[in-house]
Amino acid sequence: MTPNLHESHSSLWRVFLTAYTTITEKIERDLATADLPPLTWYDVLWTLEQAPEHRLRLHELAEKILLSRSNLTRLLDRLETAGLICRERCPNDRRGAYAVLTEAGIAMRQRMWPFYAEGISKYFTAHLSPEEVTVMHQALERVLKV
Amino acid sequence: MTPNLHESHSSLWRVFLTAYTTITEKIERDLATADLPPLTWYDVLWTLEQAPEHRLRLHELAEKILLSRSNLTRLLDRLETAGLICRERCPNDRRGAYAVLTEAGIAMRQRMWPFYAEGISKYFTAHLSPEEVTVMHQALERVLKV
DNA sequence: ACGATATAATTGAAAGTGCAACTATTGCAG
DNA sequence: CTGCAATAGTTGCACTTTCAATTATATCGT
Repeated sequence: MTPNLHESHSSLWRVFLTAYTTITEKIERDLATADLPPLTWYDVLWTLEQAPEHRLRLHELAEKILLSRSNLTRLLDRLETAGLICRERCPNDRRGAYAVLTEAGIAMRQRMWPFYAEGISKYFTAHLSPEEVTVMHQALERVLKV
Repeated sequence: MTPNLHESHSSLWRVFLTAYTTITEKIERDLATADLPPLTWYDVLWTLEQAPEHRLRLHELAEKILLSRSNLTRLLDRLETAGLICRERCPNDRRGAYAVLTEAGIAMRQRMWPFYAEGISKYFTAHLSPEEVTVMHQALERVLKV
């Protein structure tokens, strides 16, 4: 019945899941307390800020932030009504659109970052040794390469 | 503007997030393809199976699987209509109720496990060395101790 | 150039989630 | 014991997410 998954592996998976849940929950709580938007919004803002000219085609954005298309559509609706991004029609491909970061979007990301960074540190990385940080980073990158 | 969060830390956080999302997404997809319930259901079934007599008070269960009360209420509704658990009134405390695993619940967990285990291995632990498993486990446990 | 197929993004309906309010019961202070 | 706060669980409501279907446009094979 039990496939050959070593106990140490399922046990690692369990703490991995729990760590993710508790850490993000705490960070979300901190953001909400400061009357700031949730992590998903940060993700969009940050991703756009990285992109050349602060703009990305919607499907590129969807892929980068690991979100389904329809999900992204409505997430961007919310961000757009909040004035943090705007949509621009794509000149070459008339099916498509760009999501473009606004000034307010940049400002919001900057406003969120201190809280986010504080959370990452307080709830996660502050408890790790430099070696652990290196090992985990390497390991998880390798996992993602597949 | 940027608090003193080292680049290596935010970068670790980023891969951590991405790893979580992609891995769970893939596992969910595999389960859905096999016409099996989602991971949250597995979590409840597994947690109950660990518990003495396969039963837990709802608030204990909620705490163990890191879910809000209201969320749990409705998750259990679904599991109950599927016949995988049932509720029993608590004799001592008339406010309370137990969630109790049924035979069908046990069977379902066993049916899900091979797919789940396969996913954990294929998408996660198979790419890790034994040392990495140990280091990550230790590190994440420490993170959760707080 | 034509039609079949693929891709981009949106939409409607359904399911899931979170917050705050609510009911019922228990336990504790005085 | 009485009343007030705390706890257990559910419910209503608003919001978010997902799935499948839809619209519009582009691309490929012949």
